[in-house]
Amino acid sequence: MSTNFQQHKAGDLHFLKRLNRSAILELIRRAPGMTRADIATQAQLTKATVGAGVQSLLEQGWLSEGELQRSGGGRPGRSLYLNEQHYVLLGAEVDVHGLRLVACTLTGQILTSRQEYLAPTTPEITADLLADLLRALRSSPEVAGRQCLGVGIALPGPIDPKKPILRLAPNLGWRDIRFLDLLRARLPELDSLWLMDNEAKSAAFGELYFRTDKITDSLVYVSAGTGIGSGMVEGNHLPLISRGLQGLAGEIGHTVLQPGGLYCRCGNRGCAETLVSGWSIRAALGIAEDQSLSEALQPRLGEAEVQVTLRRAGEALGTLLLNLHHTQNPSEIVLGGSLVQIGAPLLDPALTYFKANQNSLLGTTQQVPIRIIEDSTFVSARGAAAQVLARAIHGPGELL
Amino acid sequence: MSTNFQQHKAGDLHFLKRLNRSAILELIRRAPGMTRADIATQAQLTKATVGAGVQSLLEQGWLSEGELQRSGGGRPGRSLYLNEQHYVLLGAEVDVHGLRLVACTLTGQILTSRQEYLAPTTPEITADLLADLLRALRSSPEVAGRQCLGVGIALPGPIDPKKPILRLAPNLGWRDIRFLDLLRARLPELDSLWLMDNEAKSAAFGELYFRTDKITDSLVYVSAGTGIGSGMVEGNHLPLISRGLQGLAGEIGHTVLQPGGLYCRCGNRGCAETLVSGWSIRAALGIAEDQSLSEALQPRLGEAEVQVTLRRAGEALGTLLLNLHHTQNPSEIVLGGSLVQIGAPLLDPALTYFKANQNSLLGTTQQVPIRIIEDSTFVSARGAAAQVLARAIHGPGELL
DNA sequence: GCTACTAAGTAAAAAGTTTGAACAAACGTG
DNA sequence: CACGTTTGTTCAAACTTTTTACTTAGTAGC
Repeated sequence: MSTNFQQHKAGDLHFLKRLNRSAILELIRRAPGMTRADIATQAQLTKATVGAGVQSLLEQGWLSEGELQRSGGGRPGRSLYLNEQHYVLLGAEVDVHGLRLVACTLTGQILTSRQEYLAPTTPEITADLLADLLRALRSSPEVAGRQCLGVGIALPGPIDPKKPILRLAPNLGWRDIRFLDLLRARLPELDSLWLMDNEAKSAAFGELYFRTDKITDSLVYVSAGTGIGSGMVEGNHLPLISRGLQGLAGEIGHTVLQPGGLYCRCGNRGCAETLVSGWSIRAALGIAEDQSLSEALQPRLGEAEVQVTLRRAGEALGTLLLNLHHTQNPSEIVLGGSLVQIGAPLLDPALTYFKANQNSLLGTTQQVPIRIIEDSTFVSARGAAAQVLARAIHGPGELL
Repeated sequence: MSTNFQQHKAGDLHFLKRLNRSAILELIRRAPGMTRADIATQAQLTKATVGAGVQSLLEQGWLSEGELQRSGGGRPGRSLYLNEQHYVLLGAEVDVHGLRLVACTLTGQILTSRQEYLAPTTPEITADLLADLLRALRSSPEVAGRQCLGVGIALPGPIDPKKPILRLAPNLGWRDIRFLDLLRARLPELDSLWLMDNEAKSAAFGELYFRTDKITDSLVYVSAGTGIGSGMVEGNHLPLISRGLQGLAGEIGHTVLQPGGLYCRCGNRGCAETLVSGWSIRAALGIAEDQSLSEALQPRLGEAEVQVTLRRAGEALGTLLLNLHHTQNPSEIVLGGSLVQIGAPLLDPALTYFKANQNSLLGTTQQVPIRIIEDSTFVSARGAAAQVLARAIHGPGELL
């Protein structure tokens, strides 16, 4: 479900044409401002083929021409950019705190966003509200004139990799929900691409895909909130999301860090979430669910009990990061989620532990960067929009 | 390095032809006995294209025609198989115990194998011996008449994903070795494909690739010997090996299971290897390195100390498997390596723990199969041969 | 200001691949 | 033994990329 397409085993002539168009688009997407000649060199195509491809992409509103480039001798080439005016991508996230929506351009620029607080309720009521918000977003002034490529939804739980079913969302109290079907039924007028995915996987995909500087081979996004999830994206040309058999790939909150430790919500003992997660910190420090965790902690940071709890949670988080390093070894780790707002008391022990231990095996000095996203409000929703774009470019269908 | 090719961004006409040839080959490889008509249906190609492709593959010795198939009405189709007579794949593994070599056919049938004991020594001496053995294997009666597609080498340590450098092999005492260059220099007459990879990754690849029944999307091979390594292979059409930035993906022996626990060989504390690994069991029970671990344990299985150590090691192994389940969630886990020979005292606790805990999160009854390979002597060498085949079929080059 | 030079992009013929439709081959059935 | 059915092949047609030549647009030198 979503961004890992079965590569067409074989291809006809039309497939080849489409492949070349998408290669051109992908090159421009990742290095904006390329000229036709640059593309011909990098994609190993002839000038003629590139010229024809660019022409059709210009006509379809995918590309736009920019200024003339470096004039060092011969005729200067004309810069090419993604057309930021013609299309729009819609993304949304549902979680315990409510709904978040974004509309963005082909480069991931957010045109407009919405946020609506909603206590966990039934899938149907949630879908009703989300459908209304999507409709409103679609007709907002920033979006209205554009062609909509599709809608991506990010959800807080594992999703079946074969069928669009949300297997479980413990924070919402949902199980085996075909949320995409509920939503599509309420929005028949939007007959473009539809997809849904796990929020950490969407976020990971978006962070890798909507990036033009420091392009990396792989990336893990760690979503630290009420629970701890992660998403791994690998592969340079077309990033693939690791899903696994049941969509459980990335459920690092339920890896065991303390055999025989405390009981977890899942029933096992010693899961990482028993040490570091929104719910376990709340439980340890007696903080109710209806108040913000970081706000409740702020005045209490001087208390010894709070300090110890956060330091231990931070060390557990560091251990989790180190284990990811030795299991997946991503080129970059991105840390987001509401727990990040707790700040240094939690993050310092985590980063210190990770940095101190990451190079013991190889003895190198190469550092795997950990990027911390202070405000990850719209990261998953934007990532879901990124998945829509990826499917439009590389997936099956008559687009492009 | 090895089997993850940068998908040609764009393609010319020749590329398309090659893609279709490789799709035909891949279909027959995975479902031997298909007819041209079956292929045309499944690959979405026309009969004419398939006919031409099959013809050229027959002439090049990739395929052979078999018997006539089901005669239910019309003209029966002719079965197609991989040609088991024309080509040969060579694979070898270097580890603490010595060298292992296999020569196999396109379906992974082992034509002949060699095993040579060798105490860890310098890379040069090892390469000298391995070159001699490869030469001998090449001219053995089972192999001599065949065309060699290439040689794959499996090594016990992380390998740089960009360059063919063995970063570290603690058991051999090697660091930053260009072993493939050493070997190629000694075998200039073998100018076919050359590749090297980590032994667990090679094994994982081979177990998934050389399989025609129960084809799965993904597979993790856990290699439990002196240390603990793993390899993850994912992707149905062309299985991809997870490597990571520094080739550390799969180094599960150095994930932390016991924060603040014993010191590991790597310098960190509480690594899985401190609980379950050849070296830690030897250390705990005072078994010298020059005797076989399983043989030394056999007469001592009644001792309480031995029972406790093995049970604890088994539980740690079970935890490791469960953490893999929640991190990568492979369709199948395959367990090999010399520790498997210890048998039930180690494996029963591991499997019991895994089975008891694997379904707590989703609450399903679906079981992720764990296959135990009793004799994994040639699994990595055969996997390296499988990687040669995959590169010949899908990789760049004029083959096919 | 003119010419020479360089590189980018385009137009039309040429080459190569898949396709489509017709055809030949092989088997079972009545 | 004729008929229906399915497999596999043949050859002209369609389509895409390539090749080649040419136009375009700027810089540099005199």
